[in-house]
Amino acid sequence: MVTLRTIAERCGVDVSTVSKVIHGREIRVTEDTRQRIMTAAKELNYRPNALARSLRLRRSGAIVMAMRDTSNIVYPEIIEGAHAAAEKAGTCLFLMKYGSGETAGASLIALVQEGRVDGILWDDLPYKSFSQELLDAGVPFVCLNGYSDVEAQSVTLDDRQGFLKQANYLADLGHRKIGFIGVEPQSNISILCRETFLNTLRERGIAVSENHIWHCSFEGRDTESVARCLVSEQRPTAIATASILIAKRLCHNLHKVGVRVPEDISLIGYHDVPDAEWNEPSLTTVKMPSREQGATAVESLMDQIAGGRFQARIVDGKPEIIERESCIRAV
Amino acid sequence: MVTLRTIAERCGVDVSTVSKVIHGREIRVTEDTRQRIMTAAKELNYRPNALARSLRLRRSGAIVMAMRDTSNIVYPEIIEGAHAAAEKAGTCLFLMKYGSGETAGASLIALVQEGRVDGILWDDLPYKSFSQELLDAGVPFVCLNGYSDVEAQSVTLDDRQGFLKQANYLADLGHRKIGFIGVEPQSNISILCRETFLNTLRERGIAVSENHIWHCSFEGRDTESVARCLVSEQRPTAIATASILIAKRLCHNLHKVGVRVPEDISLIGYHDVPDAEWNEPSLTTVKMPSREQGATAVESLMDQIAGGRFQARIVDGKPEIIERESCIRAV
DNA sequence: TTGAAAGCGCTAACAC
DNA sequence: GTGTTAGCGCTTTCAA
Repeated sequence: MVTLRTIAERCGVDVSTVSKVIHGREIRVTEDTRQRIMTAAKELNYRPNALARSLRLRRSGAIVMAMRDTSNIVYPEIIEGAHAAAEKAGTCLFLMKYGSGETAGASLIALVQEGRVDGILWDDLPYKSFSQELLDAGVPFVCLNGYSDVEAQSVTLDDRQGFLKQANYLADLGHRKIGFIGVEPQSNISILCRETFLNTLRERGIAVSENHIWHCSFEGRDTESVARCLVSEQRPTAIATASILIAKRLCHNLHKVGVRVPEDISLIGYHDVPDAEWNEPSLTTVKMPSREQGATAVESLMDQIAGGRFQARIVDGKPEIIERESCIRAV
Repeated sequence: MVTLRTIAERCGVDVSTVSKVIHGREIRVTEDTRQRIMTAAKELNYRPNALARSLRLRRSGAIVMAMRDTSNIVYPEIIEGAHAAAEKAGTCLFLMKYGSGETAGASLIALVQEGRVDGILWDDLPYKSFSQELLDAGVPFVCLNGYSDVEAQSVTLDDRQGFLKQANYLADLGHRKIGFIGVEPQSNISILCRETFLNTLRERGIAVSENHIWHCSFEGRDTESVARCLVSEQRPTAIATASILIAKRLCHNLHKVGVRVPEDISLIGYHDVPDAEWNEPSLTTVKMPSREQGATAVESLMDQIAGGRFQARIVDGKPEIIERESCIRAV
């Protein structure tokens, strides 16, 4: 293993000098020694030991993004943005899967307390009030879902804007009988989204019947029963969903019960996936700036690690309607 | 921050004693001091500093699974298996996204050289001969794709068995005109899979026409042209694909050109995704033991880190045909 | 049974 | 400009 010492001996200087040359900010050395040290380092293929460095610096130079469900369709984009931002910040971005239950939260916190990483990025709650626990432990973190039950340290998408656009889009297409499928009815985010959607329509003079509001899992389970409700001729002419996966599975289940999309009913999703384009019919949806979210979250976390005060942020970048085949003008 | 020292002072003993009690294997301390130390540790909520520990032990207690494409559909299962195995082994499993190009490989290697992790799990090659470079650098690693161009240190699925089953399944259903869609035609894995498939059929007296062999990306791009070829009445009665995504998109594209699945043509995929069940029609496929692969890979990597010699392994666990709607008996 | 001492590889005052 | 020194928190002989 080649250490600072190896280089120092080879160049006949002290380790501290080598350290200064290699990592120091102020370079108070003769150009000559500098050169010799740098060449030696290169020749020996020197790799600073991150452990020793971190131990001394009391900073690991790494952060972690923790995920409960690694197959979550919005993660790849968030990760892409986060990865780019981490690279720019010169920090190492680890990803991690965590289980459920209290131990999951504890082991995440331990990661920081043990010094392995400097901060945590996370989305889904391992359990209620995890935010509070992180706060108490003094662990730098950013939540990617700002609607938890605790005072949020979050970098979130502008979902308000997203559902506003979604509602207006349907209204603009002339729909007047509109349905909505949200996710977990109790969660704050779900409530916000649903209310935004409904209020936007209300302001345009469109009332949504209580019978036309449903809730499914983000992944679109439980859409069969909704599909069954929609067989009736009393059905809405369009349905907005809080996730593209709901739209996708509902589409499938509607097909099964003989309701055609978009001829009989229009469908619009939320978030975008490559898949949506190949669906039959392809799915109209609201694309959210997830990549920016990932990048902003990392920047925010780095700020916090550097000692800055955290400020909840809504990601710049506008939601965008991706028009495909599943949504047509009301007849 | 609470360290060994904090506990030592509180208990009026030396740090080395505390260290021994908390981590040491041989417990050569009076039950009394042991108790006192453990209680103090618990009360103070002591967390050993992994950095210091690793520095001293020359082992980080962490491994990394590196992925090029975080949206790869087979990863979640592999990760699940790997995660469970890592937990069991008491090591920390990090995931990581890497870019393309030479720097990607170098930064992975650096991760180990810097001491952040003890070994690497990876699948897709950052670039050719990366395996060789890892070998040269003395970095413990396991490749999840044993068909790279270099002497493989791999834990692979039994793809031979998988494609054999796939071929036999179609033959058993009475199909005699069969097509095949592989992935990158040049890669060793692709060649092996294709050859296994074709040989299996040949042994049963079924020849596959050269015109009925195609290649697409794993994600199923470029299936339009295949679909166009299949409009002709000369088409095979069944097609096997080397990925479920190919099957899925081909299915979609066939629909577009008016070829019905499975009435006009049967389709079978490779690997399984939740999605496959909701496809229209749902997709028959070969499910591979990816979870076991992840677990085995981690175990193998841990062996290697502990100094064991590496031995290429094929994952136990049998491929399984998941029968759904896209494949029917030949008429 | 317990403690003293050395050192893992690195950094940062401070002295020369 | 460069070296000396003193740790970061931990483990592990070795001595008491």
